[in-house]
Amino acid sequence: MMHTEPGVFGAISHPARRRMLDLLVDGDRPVNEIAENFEMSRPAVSQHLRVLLGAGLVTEQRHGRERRYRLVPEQLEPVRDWLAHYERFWDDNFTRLRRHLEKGEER
Amino acid sequence: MMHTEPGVFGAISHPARRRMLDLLVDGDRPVNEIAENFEMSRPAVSQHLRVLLGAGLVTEQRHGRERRYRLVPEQLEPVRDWLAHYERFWDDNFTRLRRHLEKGEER
DNA sequence: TTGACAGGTAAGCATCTCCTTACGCATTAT
DNA sequence: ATAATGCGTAAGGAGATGCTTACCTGTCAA
Repeated sequence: MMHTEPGVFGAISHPARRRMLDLLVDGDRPVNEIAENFEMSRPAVSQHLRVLLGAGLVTEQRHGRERRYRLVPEQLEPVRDWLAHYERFWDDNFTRLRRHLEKGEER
Repeated sequence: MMHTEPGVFGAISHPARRRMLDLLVDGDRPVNEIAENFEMSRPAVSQHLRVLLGAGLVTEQRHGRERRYRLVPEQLEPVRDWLAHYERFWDDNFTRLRRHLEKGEER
């Protein structure tokens, strides 16, 4: 009877759901277009989308008989915040930035 | 029979496991010291630690009859890399700076 | 109106997850 | 040697997950 909202970490724990979010980075998409990218049945895709909806990671807009799903990237912030706790183990952002830009200049 | 390696995303999907990693940020710890911080039984803690081990997020060192667990923060990189995909949506200072500098480089 | 299309919901199932208690095996202390 | 400590493994159960097929509703097209 836990009925706990799985939350963002649970939502992104499934590779299919991460790929769905990745697809939506490039723009809103109707379910069928999302489903084309997966082997599983369309209802299974719908169910994954419901999990993403529940975590607030996507919203849906109805357009006629389509439902377009839209990414809500701000909802990934808990992940980002948690990860930030570990950033000091990498190098910090500005070190990475400098390296990135230097690599760019080498070309 | 799937026996699929759950991977890092699965490992961090449980709040208790995230808290265990958080504890290990401050240094290696034996199991009992970790377990003090949780309501669940010690075997349950052991099982969570095994998941973290399986994901490569911790290692264990035997010291006498203790086993100290050590964080392996580099293993969080898949999460970081995946998240980086979404960085352009946050538009914090760092992102704006990077974009500014990259634009400057185009010349 | 009839049908095709988009897509959600229901039910059922196999499997995984997470917890518990019971127990085993080293290692250290007495 | 015996007991206590540290911690893992085994077994089992409740519930969650992830999939499937079957079905339903709402919209557009002929």
